Amino acid sequence: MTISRDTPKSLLFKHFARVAQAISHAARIEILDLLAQGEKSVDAVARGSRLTLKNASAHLRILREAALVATRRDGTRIYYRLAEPEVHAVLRAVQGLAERRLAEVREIVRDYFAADGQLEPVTMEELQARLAADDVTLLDVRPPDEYAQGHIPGAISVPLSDLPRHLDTLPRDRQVVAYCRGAYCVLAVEAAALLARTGFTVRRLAHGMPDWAARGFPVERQS
Amino acid sequence: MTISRDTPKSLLFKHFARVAQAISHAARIEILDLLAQGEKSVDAVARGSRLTLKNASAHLRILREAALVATRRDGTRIYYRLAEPEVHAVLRAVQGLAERRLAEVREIVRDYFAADGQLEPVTMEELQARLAADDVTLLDVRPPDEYAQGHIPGAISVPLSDLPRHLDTLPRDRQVVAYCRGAYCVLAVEAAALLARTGFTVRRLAHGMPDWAARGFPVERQS
DNA sequence: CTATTATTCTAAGAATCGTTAGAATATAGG
DNA sequence: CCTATATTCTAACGATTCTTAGAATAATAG
Repeated sequence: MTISRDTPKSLLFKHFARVAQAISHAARIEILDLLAQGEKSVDAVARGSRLTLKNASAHLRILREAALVATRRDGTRIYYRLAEPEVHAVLRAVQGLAERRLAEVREIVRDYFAADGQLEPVTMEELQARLAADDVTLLDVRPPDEYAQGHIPGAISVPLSDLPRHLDTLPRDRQVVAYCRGAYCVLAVEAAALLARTGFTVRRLAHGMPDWAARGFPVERQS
Repeated sequence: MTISRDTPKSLLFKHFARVAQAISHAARIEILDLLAQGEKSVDAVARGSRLTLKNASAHLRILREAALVATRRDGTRIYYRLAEPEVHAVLRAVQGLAERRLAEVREIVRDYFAADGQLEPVTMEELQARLAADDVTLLDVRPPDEYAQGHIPGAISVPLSDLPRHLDTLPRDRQVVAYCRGAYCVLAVEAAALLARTGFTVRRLAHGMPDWAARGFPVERQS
């Protein structure tokens, strides 16, 4: 992507546009959302975003050329990660803008993330207070590798796919809180629905792990 | 721009992408930068951004469809404005990301906004302290209509084009500070260069008017 | 009602982007 | 060196976006 000769100002704006353009495709937003959970190989990105491997590679290239992601090689695998936490902050800002400004977005969020049969989502502040009081069972329902790369201290890893066979081991006398990747991730929604159906008192965290970290709350990593 | 049938999640991400796409063109970033100064007619946007009228209208339509700008009609003119202040915040976040991540951007900024013959830019905090101490002459070198729509209290309006004939009226025993639209606006840079050449001690504000307002500092409007 | 001004709408060619197939590269393990 | 695996590169086609010309609309002044 060569930038043509121009006034310094418009040259500058073309570079700004290049960054915005990198996040201007649904597939790349989903990839950035995934990478906000931790580094992933190209293959893992492709599986996580339901893109073909070649297509995921092509999108990752665009993100890398805009310097929004960085890579490291380990053997035959190449791991991509966000170039800096601010990348996720920009993403959340765009998502917030879309949710405030676009009625269609609010509608989808209402229908899929605020189904009225469910309890209100828990705020991060409330969760922290209840964790300190040892008042809730906190479930991280993301895939295990994402849990390993950083999770809320005190959370237990129960990937959504494993949840059915963990139902018997969870205490039923405490409220359960489930969280996943972020406000627009369906894992915690589905986990909460399953738990509610089987008699648990369950709520989900309003946001996800990267938001928790971005707010400065403590994060635990598996060695 | 019809959005096709899809999973709720990818539908959501397509809407997010729509917002990012609206800011993914240099011309539209420049337009948003202009509108951050206050509302402008289509004609004024076209002149301010050196786009043809039809092209400016087409870009404004895209911004309106992404709900980033809003309009009001006054007679035969239609005035566009940012839909909410957060639009400018997202823009600055993208610009900040570009400046931190892209060496080309840092290079342009170094060459055109940090020419080493000039004094260090003034921070907003420093400016406020010196305004309180009545220690500087503050020049708003933007066009008069932008000054009228909101300026730093105590600033006098001296559009860059008028600066040569105001040189005699400015006190030479105090430091002058010039500001304009933002960190990437050249008006204050050029004003500072002219003032320095004619013997003034001059610095420019590191950021512009919308940044000042976004930080919560007071803004004065002409009735 | 007509003329004028400001803006939008429609349409079309040029430019750019997205997707994917096939070839190429890079590393690790025998 | 050979093979397998992970990923990238190249090239092509279709889809989308950009720009602009010409026609249409909307409000105002006479």
